[in-house]
Amino acid sequence: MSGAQPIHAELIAVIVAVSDGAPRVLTLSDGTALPAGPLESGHRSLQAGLRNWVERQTGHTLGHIEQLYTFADPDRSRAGRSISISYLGLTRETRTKLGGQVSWQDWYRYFPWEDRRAPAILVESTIKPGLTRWVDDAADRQSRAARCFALDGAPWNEDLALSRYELLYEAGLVREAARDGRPVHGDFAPGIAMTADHRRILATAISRLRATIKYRPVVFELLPDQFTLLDLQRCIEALAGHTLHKGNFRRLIEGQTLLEETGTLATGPGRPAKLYRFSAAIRAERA
Amino acid sequence: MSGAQPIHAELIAVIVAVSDGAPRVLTLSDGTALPAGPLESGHRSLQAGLRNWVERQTGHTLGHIEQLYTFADPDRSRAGRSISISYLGLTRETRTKLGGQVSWQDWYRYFPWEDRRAPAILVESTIKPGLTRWVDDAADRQSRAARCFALDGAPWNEDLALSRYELLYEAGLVREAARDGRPVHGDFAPGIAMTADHRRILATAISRLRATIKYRPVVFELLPDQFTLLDLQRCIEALAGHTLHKGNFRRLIEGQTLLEETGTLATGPGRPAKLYRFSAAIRAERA
DNA sequence: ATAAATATACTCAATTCGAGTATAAGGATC
DNA sequence: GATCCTTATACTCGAATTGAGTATATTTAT
Repeated sequence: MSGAQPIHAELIAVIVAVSDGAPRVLTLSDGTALPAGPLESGHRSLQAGLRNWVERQTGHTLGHIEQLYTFADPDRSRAGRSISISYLGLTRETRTKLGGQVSWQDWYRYFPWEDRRAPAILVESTIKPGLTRWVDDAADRQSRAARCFALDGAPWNEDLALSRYELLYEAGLVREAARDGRPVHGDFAPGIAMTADHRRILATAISRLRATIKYRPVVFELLPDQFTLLDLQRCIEALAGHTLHKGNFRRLIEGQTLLEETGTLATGPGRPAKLYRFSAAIRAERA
Repeated sequence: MSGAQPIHAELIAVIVAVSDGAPRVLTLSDGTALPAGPLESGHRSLQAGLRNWVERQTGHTLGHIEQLYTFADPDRSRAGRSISISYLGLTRETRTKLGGQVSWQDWYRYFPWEDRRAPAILVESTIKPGLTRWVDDAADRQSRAARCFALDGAPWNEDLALSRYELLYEAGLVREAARDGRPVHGDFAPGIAMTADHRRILATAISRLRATIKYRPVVFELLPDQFTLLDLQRCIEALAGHTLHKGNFRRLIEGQTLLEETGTLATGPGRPAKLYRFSAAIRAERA
């Protein structure tokens, strides 16, 4: 066994905003890569290094960020091994310094099957046939496929975004599987591929975010200072990928101390809605 | 700004078992350190490296492990920077190759305030006074302290184990804070210190595990092949740090497809209980 | 035989949840 | 100005879940 090994650390960022009812992710290279760069000796911490790279590459300044996952590539190249550390950041979309190959992309372009706000026909029509062929190859695959994609009457669980991507990868139904030399079982599922494992990291972010919004008020970072209850609902629906019952959503929110009224009203079509902001206690907790 | 930096990766393991109604963690150095070692070029992956170190240092072979958190030390020493990647593993306690300084330790020795299965007097008597002094120094500390330690009638949330440790560290109420040169605000809270930030990593593991058992059947790895419903309940209570209502617990478990009866009965004082095992579907999912 | 300990089975009210209906208040159209 | 469309806000109601309690059964120990 050889001794301790000098390695190289790569920082990768999933920066999410919600606008026009779509969750968007900040990308490079025309939507095929996430902001990323190596940890440098000038970086005071992993977080600081990540902020620095995102700012250098996209001009975007980050607020609160959260660690996602760390993985190492297999030690194949003698050039030295690399470790990737990924982070999730929530923000509001800005137009600053975009252009070039920097852009905000609707995350459902990469994972069309994850959006079930409209009736979901995609799984039945496109994914199920490929999975069925793959399932036939081994016994224990059946229940996994059913659980991930709600195949045999099982309920859809939005938190399983990562498991679904991993399953499609294993089943050879996404382009990255073919690129990595794995066997293919049919037509690829719709959805755009990304470089390296960036699409897998994005799936990790979606899973994490969907699990988090259920018990922590993180949407706070995604909304403007003032917003209506429907704005808040649409924002959560965009992330979760399914619609909510309006009355029940209001009851849930109003039963908490999350929001306070601003006293002003929003304009637009229909009856004007009260504007809210997040309560002082919630805002303090993030800082 | 200097370029990419060669670094050194350290793998740290929190290995948990439950025996005699206590959650135990596998330690080195008479309970003051967790198993750990550098990633080496012979290691095929981070997981493989971790398994290798735990086996070398403690003789223990691991089952399923899960990543906890990655952090970098500030880049102070010119000797090179180090990144620590921590993992959580669940297992059953074995006596193999213990001795030396390897031992299983009740995790509540490090976090006495986390055990609320018996009436919790510790917070009121010991922690609250120190926190009160610390809170007086700044305004926003009040609500944080109250939320973490259920001070002003707020409910106790067992998932906040990490937040509680971090708060005590900030407030200078654990020994590690004094060791690191931070200001102290009163007597230290009870609980044993560990080397470096190992106690913080252990707190991370507790938080993660407590959050996970609520929606995933992970206890599976902690119990023997056959067990009674009370065994299962006691195991979960040990991890969660509070007791459960027996009837409601039974109802919850029996309403799922988690377990199947073995047909045999346990012996002991009192009426013999049915023995159960985890259902085949659950076991398959872990493999 | 009796006590102590544990297992198992119900009961019951409070709360939460999912889904629906009804009414209010604005702008746009004719 | 009447009508329609759109959105906001407020209730209602039954089903399901939850928290807490009581009652009975079956064993070992004394």
